[in-house]
Amino acid sequence: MRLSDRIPYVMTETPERDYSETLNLPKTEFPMRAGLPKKEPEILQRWQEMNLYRKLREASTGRNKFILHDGPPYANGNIHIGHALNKTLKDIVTRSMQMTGWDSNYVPGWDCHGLPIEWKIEEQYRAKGKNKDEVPVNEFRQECREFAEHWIGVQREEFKRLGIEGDWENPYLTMRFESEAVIARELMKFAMSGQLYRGSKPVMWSVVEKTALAEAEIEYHDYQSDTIWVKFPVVEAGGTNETEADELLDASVVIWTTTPWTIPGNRAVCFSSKIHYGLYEVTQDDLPEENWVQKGDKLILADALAGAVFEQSRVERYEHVRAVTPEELAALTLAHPFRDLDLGGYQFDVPVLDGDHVTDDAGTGFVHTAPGHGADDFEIWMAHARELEARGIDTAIPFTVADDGFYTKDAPGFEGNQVITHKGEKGKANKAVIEALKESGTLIGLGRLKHQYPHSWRSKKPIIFRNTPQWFVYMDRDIDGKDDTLRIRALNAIDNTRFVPASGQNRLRSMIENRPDWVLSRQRAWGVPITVFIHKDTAEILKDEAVNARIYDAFVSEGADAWFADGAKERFLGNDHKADDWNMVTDILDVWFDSGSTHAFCLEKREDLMPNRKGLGGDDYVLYLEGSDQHRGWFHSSLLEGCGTRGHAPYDAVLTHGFTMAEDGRKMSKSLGNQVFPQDIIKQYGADILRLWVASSDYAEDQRIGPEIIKTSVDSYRKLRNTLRWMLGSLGHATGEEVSLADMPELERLMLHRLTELDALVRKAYWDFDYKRIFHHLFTFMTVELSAFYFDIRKDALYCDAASSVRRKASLQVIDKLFNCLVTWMAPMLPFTMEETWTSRYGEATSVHLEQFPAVPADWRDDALAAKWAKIRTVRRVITGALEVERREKRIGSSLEAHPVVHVTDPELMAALEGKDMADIAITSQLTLSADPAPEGAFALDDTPGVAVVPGLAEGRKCARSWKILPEVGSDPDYPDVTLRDAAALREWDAAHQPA
RNA sequence: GGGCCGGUAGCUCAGGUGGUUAGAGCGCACGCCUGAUAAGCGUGAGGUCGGAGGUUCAAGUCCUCCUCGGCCCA
Repeated sequence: MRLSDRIPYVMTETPERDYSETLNLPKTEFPMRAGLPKKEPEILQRWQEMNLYRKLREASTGRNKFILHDGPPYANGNIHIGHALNKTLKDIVTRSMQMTGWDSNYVPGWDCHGLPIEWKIEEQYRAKGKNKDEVPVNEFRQECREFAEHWIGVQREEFKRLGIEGDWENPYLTMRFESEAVIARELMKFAMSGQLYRGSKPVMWSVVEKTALAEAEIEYHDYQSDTIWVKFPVVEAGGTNETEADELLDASVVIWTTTPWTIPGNRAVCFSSKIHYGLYEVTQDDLPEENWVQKGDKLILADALAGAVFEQSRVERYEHVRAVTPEELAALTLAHPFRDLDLGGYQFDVPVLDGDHVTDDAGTGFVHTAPGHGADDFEIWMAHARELEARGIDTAIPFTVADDGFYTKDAPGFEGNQVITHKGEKGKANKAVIEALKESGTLIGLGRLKHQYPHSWRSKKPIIFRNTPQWFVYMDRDIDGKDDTLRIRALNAIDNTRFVPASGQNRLRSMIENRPDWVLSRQRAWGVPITVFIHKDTAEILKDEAVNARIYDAFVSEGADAWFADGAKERFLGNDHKADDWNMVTDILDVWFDSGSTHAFCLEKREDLMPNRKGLGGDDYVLYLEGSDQHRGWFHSSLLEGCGTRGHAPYDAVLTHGFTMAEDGRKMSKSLGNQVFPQDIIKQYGADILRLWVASSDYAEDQRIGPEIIKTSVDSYRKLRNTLRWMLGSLGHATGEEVSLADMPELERLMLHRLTELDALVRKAYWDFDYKRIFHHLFTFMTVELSAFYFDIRKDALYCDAASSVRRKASLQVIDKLFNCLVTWMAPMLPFTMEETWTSRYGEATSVHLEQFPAVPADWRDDALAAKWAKIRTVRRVITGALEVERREKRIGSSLEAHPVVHVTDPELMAALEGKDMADIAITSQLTLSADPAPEGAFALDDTPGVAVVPGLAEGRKCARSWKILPEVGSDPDYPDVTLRDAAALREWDAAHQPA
C-alpha cells in the first residue's frame, strides 16, 4: 500500500502555494564536493598574499614560546610518505599550540652536507669522465652546495603544498655560512674543554682508491680467500682448580680466519659463553711426519666444530678429554703464534674475551681478534679496554697496514709485503704470514674459501679493514669536576626530558648507557672540517681562543671553504704559532655533529626562537619530533652536543613517530609495487585527505597506508564536510539574536554541555599530541550526536518555526557555537578545509588559523542534564526500533507518519521524560506517553526494560509545509493546509514580505 | 643474533590497577526519505582479542615460549 492510497486528500487538495520559499532551508555557497586538488592551491595563494605567517607571529608576540624545532631532512630527492607524515605531525603540533595560547613559530631546516650528495656529484663526474681527486676541493664543494640548493627548493614547495605553515622564506640550513661557523665553533668547544681526542678505529678502506668507504659504498661479491687454522698456545691458565688449570697449560686454542694477513694485528681471541667447548687430544700414532698436527697435541675447540677441524688437519683419531668452561676460557692467557719467531714485537699476552658475535656455525668456535681490522674486533677490544689495562696489556691498536696496502713497522717482520695491490689484486701478505705460521709450528690447517666479500662500488675491487686515526669525544672523562662525564650528563638530561611515547626514554637511555666514544671524523670533502691543529711533535691539540675566533669569523663570511683555501694554515695560526710546528686536520665532521648543533645555529641564533626554557628559569618549551630511528640519530647527537657544550639537552620533550608501511603492514618497496606517494594522493584527493589519514592514525606505532585506507579517509572527509556544510547552510539564516542560557530548551543546553566535555578532551589531547583521539571523538560526535540526533531533530524547528521562535533562535545560537568550536578544533588537522569553512562564514578577510580555540563557559556544563538526556535517548532508541518494524512491514515510510504509544513503567525513565516533547525528539508527528504496563506484543528491547512501544499511525491531515500529520491541520481558516505552528509562521512571514 | 615496539571486526581506533554476553565510527547488506540529495535517517551481519602454554575462582588485560611485522644495532 502506498502513502497516496491511504491519504486520498493529498491527491484531491493540491496546495495552493509553494511553501518552500517560506522555509529556512539550508543556504550556503559552500560546495558539497570539495575539489581539494584545485581548491587547496588557491587557499595557499591566499595565505601567501595575506602573509599569514607574519600575521601569526604578530598575533602571538609576547606569548610564551612553544618551539617545535625542526629536525632537518636531507636535501636530496623528492619527499616521500615518511616526510609527509613527519611534517604534517609537526604542523598539527605547531598550529594547535599556537591556537592554545603559545607563540608557536615553526622554522623549517635542511641537512645539506654529507655523503649522499657527494656521491651524486661524483656520479655526475663519472658520467663526464671526470675524476673527483683532480678537482680542487672547493670547486667540488661548490657543486655539492648547488645540488643541495636545488633539492631544498623542490622539497620546500612539496612541504608547502602539504599545508605546512612556517618560515619558508628563512629556513635554516646546515650549509649556510653562519651555520658552518657555529658548527665549527661548537666543535672547538669540545676541543677546548678537553673532550676531543685523537684515537683510531678500523674503517673500510679501498687500497685502489686510497680512501675510506662508508657502508653504503660497499657491495658484496664472490671472492676467494685463503683460510687458515692457527694454534694460540696457552701460556697461563687460571681458575679454581690448579690441576685442571695445569691440564690446559700445554694445550692450544685454535682459531680460523679467512684473512691471514690480519694475524700480525692479532691482539686477542674471542669465544662465546653460549657455546660448549672441550679439550681434545690427538691419539692417532700413524700420522705422517710432515702433518701439522701430531699425536699428543692438545687443542681446545668448540664441541660442535671439533670433528670438522680434525678432518681439516687430517686427523682421524682423537679424544675428547673434558669440557672446558667459559670461566676457564676467560682466565686463559695465550701467546701470539709469532711469539717464538725472531721477528720482534709479538711477545705480548693475548687475552681470551667473551663475545656475543662468536658462533659455532663455522671455524673453531674461537675468533681471532685484530682490533685494527674489524668492527667486531674493535668493539670488543674497546669494551674490555679497562680490564685489559689492569692486566697490564697495552690496548693501543697497531697501525699494521698503510693507506697503500703495505705493512708498516707495526707488523714487524712483514714490512714490504702488500695486502692488496694498487690494482686491487692480492699482494704477498697472506703468503708471508702463512710461511711464518708454518715456521712457528702454529699452523694446523690451510684452505681456500669462496664467499661474499666486501668490494668498493667504485672500483669493484676488494676492500680491507684498516686502522686509521680518527677524532673522538670522550663519553667517560670528567669534564668539569668529578663524575661530570658526558655520559652521566646525558643520562641525567634524559631523566629530565618528557618522552612521547614514554618508551622512547628507555630506548635512548640504553643507547647512551652502552655507546662507545663518539667518533666525529669522516674522511670526506663535503661538510664542516674539524677545525683543529695538532702539534707535530707532541700531538697535542692547539687551544687558542684567538685562533678559534679567526676561524669562526672567516667561516661566517666565507663559509667552511676557508679551511681548504690556500694559505689557510698561516692565516688561522697567525703570528703566535709557527705554521711548521702544526698539522692542520683535514677530516670532515660527521653530519650528525652538524644536525646535533642545530639548536646552536638555529634556535640560539634567531631572536624569535631563542628559548628561555622551562627548567632553566623560563616558560618556553622546546620539542623535538622525529621518527623513532632518530633515537640513534638526531635526538642522540643533539643530546650529546648539548650536554657536552651546555650541560643539558637542547629539548624539553621528545616525540617520536613510527614508520609508514604499505597496506599489508610490510615495508614499502619498489619491487613489491606497494609504494604510496604523497604527491599522488595530493593530486588525486588533496593534502587534507592525507592529513586526515595522519590525524586518524596511531602515529606512535607504525602506520599503514594504501588504497583502501585512503578511501576510509575520503569517506570520513565527505561526512565531515557535509555536516559542516549543513551547519553553514543553517547559519545562513542566523541573525545573531541571543537567547540566554536559562531560556534555552534542554536539547540546546545538552549540546553546550557536550562542548564543555569536548573542550576539555580536545585541549588535553592536543597537549598529549594524541590526535587520533581528537579526530575519533569529534568525528563520532558530529555523526552520532549532531547529524543523526541533534540536527535531525532540530530540522523541523529550524526549517519551519517562525522567525520569532525562541527554540529556533536558540538552536541557531548553539549551531554557531558548535561551528566555532569544531572548525577551530579541527583547523590544525585540516587547515585547508577548515579555512574554507571559516571564510565561507566570516569572509575572505579572516583566517581560522588566526583564531584561538574558543573559550567554553564553565556554566554550560550540566552533568545532571546530560544524565537525564542519556535516559531520554534510551527511550528514543526503543521508539526508533519500533518504527523500524513498521517500516519493514510497509505500514509507514517516514517516521512522521507514525503515532507511537510509549509505555514507560520504569519511574526513573518516566521522570526524565517529564515535560519533553517526545514526538519532536523521536521525529514523529504525534506520540502518546503512558505509565501503564504495555499490552502483549508491544515492541521492546532486551537491554531496555521498562519501556515498550505500541506503534500506530498518525491521525489527521498532512501539513503541506512541515509534512507533519496532525488533526489540527486545517483549523486555521487563513492557512487551511498547514498546522497551527506553520500557520503562525506563515502569518509572520507574509507580514514581513508584504510588498511595499 | 641483541635492544626497543607492536599484532582487538574488511578499515581506523576504544578497551585505568585482570571481573557480567569485547565496544565505537567508517565500510558492507537491507530498508526509509526525497526540503543537507553524487546528501540525510534507521536496522542488521561481521571478532577463537596473532598462536600455544601457564598463574588465577576469573585474562584481550599478568608470566613464558613461538610466530609475524617494524625501528635501531650487530
